[in-house]
Amino acid sequence: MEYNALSLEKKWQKYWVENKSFEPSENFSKKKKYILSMFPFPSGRLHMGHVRNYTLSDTLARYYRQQNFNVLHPIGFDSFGMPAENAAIKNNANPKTWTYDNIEYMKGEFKTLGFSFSKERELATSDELYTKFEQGFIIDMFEKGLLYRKKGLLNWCPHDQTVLANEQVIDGCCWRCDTPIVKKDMNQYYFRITQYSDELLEDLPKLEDGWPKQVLTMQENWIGKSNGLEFDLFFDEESFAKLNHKFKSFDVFTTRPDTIYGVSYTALAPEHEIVTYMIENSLLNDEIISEIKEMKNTSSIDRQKEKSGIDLNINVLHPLTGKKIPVWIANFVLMDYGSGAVMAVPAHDDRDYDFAKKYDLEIKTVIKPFNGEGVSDKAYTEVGELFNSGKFDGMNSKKSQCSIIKHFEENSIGKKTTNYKLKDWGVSRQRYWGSPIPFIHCADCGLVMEKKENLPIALPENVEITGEGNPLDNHPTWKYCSCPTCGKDAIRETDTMDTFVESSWYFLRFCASKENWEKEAFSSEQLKYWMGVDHYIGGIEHAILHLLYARFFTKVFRDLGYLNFDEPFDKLLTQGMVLKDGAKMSKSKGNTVDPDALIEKYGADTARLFILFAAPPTQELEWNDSAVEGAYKFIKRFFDRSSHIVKTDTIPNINHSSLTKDEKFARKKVYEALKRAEEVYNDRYTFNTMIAGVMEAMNALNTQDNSDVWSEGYWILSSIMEPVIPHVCWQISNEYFLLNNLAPQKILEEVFVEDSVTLGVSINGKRRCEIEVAIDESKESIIEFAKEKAAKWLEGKTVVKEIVVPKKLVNLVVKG
RNA sequence: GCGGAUGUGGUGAAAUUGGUAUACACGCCAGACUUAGGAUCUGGUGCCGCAAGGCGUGGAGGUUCAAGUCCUCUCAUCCGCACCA
Repeated sequence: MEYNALSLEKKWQKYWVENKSFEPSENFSKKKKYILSMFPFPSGRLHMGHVRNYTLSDTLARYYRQQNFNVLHPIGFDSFGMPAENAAIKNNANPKTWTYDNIEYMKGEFKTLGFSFSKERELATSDELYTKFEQGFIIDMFEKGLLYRKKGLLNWCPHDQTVLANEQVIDGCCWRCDTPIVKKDMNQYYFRITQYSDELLEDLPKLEDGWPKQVLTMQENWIGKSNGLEFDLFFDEESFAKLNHKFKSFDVFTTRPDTIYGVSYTALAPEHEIVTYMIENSLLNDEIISEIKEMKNTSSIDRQKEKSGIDLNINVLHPLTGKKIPVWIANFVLMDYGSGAVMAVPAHDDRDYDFAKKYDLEIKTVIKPFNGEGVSDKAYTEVGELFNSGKFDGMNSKKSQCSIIKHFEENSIGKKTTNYKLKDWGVSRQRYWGSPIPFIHCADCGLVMEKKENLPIALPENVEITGEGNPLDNHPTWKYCSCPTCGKDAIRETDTMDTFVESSWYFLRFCASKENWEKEAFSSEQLKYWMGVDHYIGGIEHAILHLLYARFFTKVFRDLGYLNFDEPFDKLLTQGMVLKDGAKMSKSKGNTVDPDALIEKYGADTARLFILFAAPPTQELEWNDSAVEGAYKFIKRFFDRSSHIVKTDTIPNINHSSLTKDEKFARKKVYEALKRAEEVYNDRYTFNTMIAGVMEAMNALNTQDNSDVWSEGYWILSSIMEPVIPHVCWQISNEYFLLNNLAPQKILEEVFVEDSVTLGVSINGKRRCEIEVAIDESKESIIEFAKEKAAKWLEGKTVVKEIVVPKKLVNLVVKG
């Protein structure tokens, strides 16, 4: 029979749907695995990154089904978000129609790829049912004080009268009308994630076994906990007067109190309230004001590349020496971190040094290396000995930090403080296609929550989206309502939520079975059984935000009493990007590969095999059309050679000692492949090496013609490969083994027994020749044999050392 | 700028614990079969060299009997940076 991928794949896909092969069981006494891929945004078509992601999770899900686990492998769509609105602006599409059409199309793609997702638990986060539960959680969080309003700076396009996302700001201008954007201070909602800073940090070690180290490090750095000293810098009389006696001092934070005597200037963020006051009260000239404005409108990344500053011509007094210190504005000082003001020590901080050099400010050295002189052409940031530091002279700089903090505390001029880089999470968006924030503004009662029984607050369908203003705010009727408390006319909140909110709890929703889908978000019993997610698979680009937010929600839900664990994802696999011609696949570069066309040409099994074979999951994957062809040829060979199998419903029983050398070798290769497969499926996930092992075994099988060895080989190899290339394996299995081999396989150790082994022989570490010795050969005779074989390289030299590494090599160290 | 990664043949990559560098595949070369081949099968293939031999894991040092693997420095490329998801 010819290998016909398409008809064979259709046949099995139909079988799986009809038999509901992939629905999880509600029998909670079974051992379980929860295998989850990060769900996609329904952009219209799957791209190769998706195919890679879902192939990985599908492979694991199918493996665990073979191992008799109750497997939950769900899928959904992260279906709120800007692109739906952009499509509306561009093509006048209805965001909802656009989104759900895309979802339908992508579901079809999932099916043709043979992904074993649970059909019954599919969801889209824009479903009103999802919104309903989410809004309920938001209300819970507000009641707990975890959601609050405060002013925040947003990108504002004055022409379109709308808020812009960072990606909609191109070179400081609006993406649609090219108007220069301004920063606008607006009321926004924030989640108090900082209340969980310590726990989010301290629980990271719990994830060490299951998460990549780099992700843990990135999260740790993002939370950015640092201990240090906080103190006030007081203005001198003249400056105090200049500021109309409005500000006596400002607060600074430093992680380097040991450098306190080296402070030679201080710097404020351009957004600092003192700067704002000076601008508003004409204490600065127009030129300087426009410079500050420009600084504020530059992105925080650009700001840190090229340092710039402005002298404010005011001074503060050094807290210990009383010396006058000039106050500057510096672009690299960020308002969100610490107090938005820093003490600058150019001699011992790289950024302060660059800044001081640029503006010719004093550089005062207070730490020198323990032995010798310090350098003067850059900042000395290492530990050293204090000098020029009053009574702290001679101390180890690291150890002096406590003493200096103590000194500040004893004199009530400062205190020990812990700071975090982590900021509260701004969640409001002035957009239409998102989950409405379920609050109401009442003239009498203020900010009021909607009643839970009125949820969901759904979006209006007839809406005009032009890219100008906020569509919900502009809608003629939607926002008008009555106050849930007093019943008077009131206005709905027109901000919607950040889509990171939906993706922070979708993995919990998947635990709910369809029966009580309408009634509750999930039950504690369901969560208890299915959570945590055993394998969470997704792109490395989510290493920080999504994963941190999901961890935060889990902890909040725990504190709200919905669940009783601390962390949602036991194991995390971060996949690399899919590249073509060395660059990330993107429409603008024209280097995309369409999964549909690929499947039509070669079938889903080929796509899946290539993706797993071309690179280990965590690495970038370089697309290569001819290697895809190679994957197809392998499957075809795999299918064609299955004709060597003799039909059987049990694995053949083979007398190993009676076999020929080639037959023994073939069996050894087959069982090596099985051994490797177990390692790969259970802890290494390097499917590329597993597949290579199967290919080696196939090559070895092909050098012999014992039909029992062939049958046993296929029994095992098609079982190993079923999670990767399921369609062709089900076909073979069904035809020859009555599907009996898709179950756990046992390793037969007897096939690995060897009576001799080949050792490499090295002279001074350089490999020269090899020897074959009996497996139990003594060290002495191995050395003797090696010397004999390597005599050519030993002539006229003395062997001074002999090293034998069992089963690997002999190294002879010679002199002369 | 800060934070995180990656770098091995012509290409994708392997080497799990410091122990025979380049498994497996793609590509290329040769052969077989064929009216034909963008099919299939068999064999070869790190680089330089006629050879002996030498050189080889981004680059420069170091530790070691032994380094792709450990250490120091350096170069290049990529990802994230809070309103893209």
